[in-house]
Amino acid sequence: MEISSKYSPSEVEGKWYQYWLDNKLFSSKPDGREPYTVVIPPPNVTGVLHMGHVLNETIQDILVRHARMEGKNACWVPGTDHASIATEAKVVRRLAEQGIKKTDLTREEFLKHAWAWTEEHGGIILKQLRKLGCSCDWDRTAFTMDEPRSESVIRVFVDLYRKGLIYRDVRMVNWDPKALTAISDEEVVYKEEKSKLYYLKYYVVGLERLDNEEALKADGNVIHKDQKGYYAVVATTRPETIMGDTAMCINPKDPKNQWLKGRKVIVPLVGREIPVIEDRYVEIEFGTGCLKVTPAHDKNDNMLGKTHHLETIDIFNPDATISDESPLYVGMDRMVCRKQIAIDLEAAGLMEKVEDYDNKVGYSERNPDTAVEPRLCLQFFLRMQHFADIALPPVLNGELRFYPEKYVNTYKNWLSNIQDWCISRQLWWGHRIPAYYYATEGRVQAADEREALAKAREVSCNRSLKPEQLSRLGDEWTFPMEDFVVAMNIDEALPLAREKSGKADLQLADLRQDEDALDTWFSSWLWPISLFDGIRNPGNEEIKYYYPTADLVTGPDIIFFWVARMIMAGYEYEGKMPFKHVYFTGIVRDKLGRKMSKSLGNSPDPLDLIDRFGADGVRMGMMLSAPAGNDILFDESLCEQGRNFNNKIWNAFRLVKGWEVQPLSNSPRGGEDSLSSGGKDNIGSAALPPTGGAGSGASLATNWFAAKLRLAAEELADDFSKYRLSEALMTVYKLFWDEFSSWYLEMIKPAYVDGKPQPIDRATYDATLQFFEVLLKMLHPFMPFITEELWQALYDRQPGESIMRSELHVAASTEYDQQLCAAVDELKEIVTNVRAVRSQKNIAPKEKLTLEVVDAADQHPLPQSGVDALMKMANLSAVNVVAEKSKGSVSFLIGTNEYAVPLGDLIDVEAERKKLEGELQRIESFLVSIEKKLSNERFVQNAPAAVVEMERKKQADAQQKIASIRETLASL
RNA sequence: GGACGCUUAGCUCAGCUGGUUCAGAGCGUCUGCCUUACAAGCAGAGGGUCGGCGGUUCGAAUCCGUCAGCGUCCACCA
Repeated sequence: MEISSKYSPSEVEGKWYQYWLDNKLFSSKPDGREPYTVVIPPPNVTGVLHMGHVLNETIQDILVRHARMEGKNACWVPGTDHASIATEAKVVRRLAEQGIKKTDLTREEFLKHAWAWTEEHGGIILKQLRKLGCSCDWDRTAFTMDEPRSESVIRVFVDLYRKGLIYRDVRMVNWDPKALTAISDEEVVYKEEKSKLYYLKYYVVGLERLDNEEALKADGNVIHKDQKGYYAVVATTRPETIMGDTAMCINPKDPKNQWLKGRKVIVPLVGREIPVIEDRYVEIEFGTGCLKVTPAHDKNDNMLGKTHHLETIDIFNPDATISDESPLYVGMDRMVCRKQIAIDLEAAGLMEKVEDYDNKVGYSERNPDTAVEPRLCLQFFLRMQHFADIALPPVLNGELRFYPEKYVNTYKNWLSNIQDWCISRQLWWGHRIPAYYYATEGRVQAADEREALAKAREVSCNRSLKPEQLSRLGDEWTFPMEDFVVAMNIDEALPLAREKSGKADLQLADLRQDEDALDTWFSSWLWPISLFDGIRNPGNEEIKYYYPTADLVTGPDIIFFWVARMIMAGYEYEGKMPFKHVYFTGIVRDKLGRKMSKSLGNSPDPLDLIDRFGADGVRMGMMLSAPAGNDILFDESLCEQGRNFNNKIWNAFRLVKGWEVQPLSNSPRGGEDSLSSGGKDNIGSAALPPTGGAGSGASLATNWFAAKLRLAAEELADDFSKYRLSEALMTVYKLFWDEFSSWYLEMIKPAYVDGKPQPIDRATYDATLQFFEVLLKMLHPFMPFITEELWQALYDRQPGESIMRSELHVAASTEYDQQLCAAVDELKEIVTNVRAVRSQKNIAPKEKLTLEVVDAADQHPLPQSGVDALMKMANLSAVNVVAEKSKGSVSFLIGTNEYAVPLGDLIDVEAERKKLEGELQRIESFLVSIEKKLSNERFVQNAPAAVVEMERKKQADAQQKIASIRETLASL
């Protein structure tokens, strides 16, 4: 049967993936084996596969397949994330296309649309993962909003609320005016922006004349005055917020502004009088040292407002248009307003000047065009200090390891300065907050209405409480407000509400559930636990077996969002880390180092790449340049390299399987001895022939390659233990391509006699098949499809058998393996040198040469098996041991051993002399440096004996080489 | 403003506790080859004062200091 010389992935990959599925080879159940668990970082349910996923999922699959072949019970749990904001935004957009506004829908109607969208697009990405070869246990596929996960989230919310770790408060939050929801600090992305700094005039109230003006100026005051009077200058980037100004602030130590102390100023255009307050927060050097204070619209202003008891005027609606709390511009968008107010201020002569200014503006991560608006509102928060306290030590003390380790710093830094987490979102798509509200009456003590109103507003968390809603009973004031209880569901909430309110007649109809949903990450942080139902059924068999998981593979961009919080939840709910190791991947960039993005169009479609190069090729292309934690510059040519490697493996297989095998075995010993006889390819270390022993080239080759495999297996294990997967791949790549294909197979390849290939001896053939099998197993985690295809074809297999369930055991290497490899390395060098001679002298590969081993008397003669291999690889007709090399030969040194290839007339004496003289010079100067070192007494005294010894050996070797070259030169 | 990281061949990167194999790998480049597994291949070759400067040491790509360039994260300068 003719096998194509090109490997065709498309014919192979689908077939084997289906086979793996049909035979349930990915599935895992708790048993007596050691578990190896990985939970997938759940992609957005409606997302599609991009290059970042390819990197991430390939790494996970490599780890999982590797663990599985180590005999562990590997379990990789797949799933998707509901991605609250992102998905809701997509649904809102689609509804808008159909002419439907979200505000026209009820919650239930909207959720219907959202679920329809989820079902339509959901799971596409999981299908795409199959194309990549991911060996997830699909029966376990989960969704952050499925029943078990949802219930877990609610349960945790209730639990944390009862523990006092969740609270509700009016706080300054980051508001996304497009999504109309609060977002967490972590969801704000700051961008450098060119903007303007506006200098506005705030006229001083009732100041017609400053008596001691000259004296004040002499003290350093900077006093502004025009025909309308004295004024302060305030620099701001946001003039549209002046309608919310309730104070102007100076630094008490600022000499420029002493004259303003204790005065009042007038907000331009608005005409409102506001006090000048003093606070050290204000930077003296910035702008004029005068800061306008808008407590409703800036975090720091809010802080100032609190310490100085300022009024708070919220001039924005949720969509960031001007609210009717403002006397001006009502209904205008904030950005339009900024432009307009600048014009109006200018026209009114209230603008001192405008400067260009670079500043940082926070944008919503999910709506990158929308600047975040700081906004005061009522939200739920999680107290983070408690969680930081339990999550920091295990990472600092190395119980839980990060790869690369540098992220420990980042982690520590964040946890050490942790802020409470705003967990509520004004969204419908997500887990609805299980807080149930009922009407009740609030009570405060106050001397007057003003005080009562302020206190009542605070107690009720209702800033729009009106004075007429207060009723007075002496010093006590009552007012209507809502209180709430937190419970798993409304039925459980009712008795709690009755108790808390003291109203025994409260009915279900009197309770109203919170409209808000929880931050998506409030469900993701439970992922490693909730996947095994550890929240609802603590201590169940699965959670006991699979938790903690082994490795988490994710990007460093979500170290705070997700990784840190999973560690917190892990310790809170399981008392244990959620994973033992975190492998942080880099960001996939294009080959110019730019982030891949839709707008740049530099992000290839992974499925298209798979079509062109095969999944194995793409996986390899990705891994070839993906050291942990470094950004990877992705280049399609790497996939090409991957595809080429597939082809190489394919052709090596064609070669081996095409051999005719000698029926009876008159063959080399050793080959068989070097492998265990069982089906398992235990590469044993027993019975290698002594160097110099008899045997054919084949027996040396098989012994050598068996040794090579043992050494490579150790290197591989080391790479894996350090998560150096690209190096692991490179190790196998070179092992297969260079050692196996270019050397081993060439050594054992049967010769042609009379145009016909000779059969290969059985022992060598068997050994070769076993080597091939080991190689396939080593390659399998990286390239699952081709390795399955060839593994199945290598021997007869039982139905349902698979390489992915086979185990890879290679014996430890021995001292002797090292020696053998070193001996073969010398052999290889001889071959390379002879080939180089051919290349330089233009001698055809077909033309036979002879090799002389010079002065072999006191050196180890090559073993016969080595000579056989040598003759074949270098195409020699003879290898002669000589005391003196022939005239007219090209010689070369390997170590201190000299070899020569007689060329007769072909030799170019002049060229040869030149080459040797260069060589001589190089070695002589090397010798000088060694001798200098050795004549340094301090070196000889201080350096370890072994190092000194080595230098002496170098010296001796160099001297010997020099002598040998001189001799050759003389003979020319 | 703070913290961390990086700078080694044309490109992308290894180089662990300073000293054997310390100046490496893959790709690319150059030169031969359509040699009966593979031209998606084979064989051979060239290429770097390890970012600059200073220090520690018998000895530095490796440790320390410093400067320069690049990158990432964090932070409330309006």
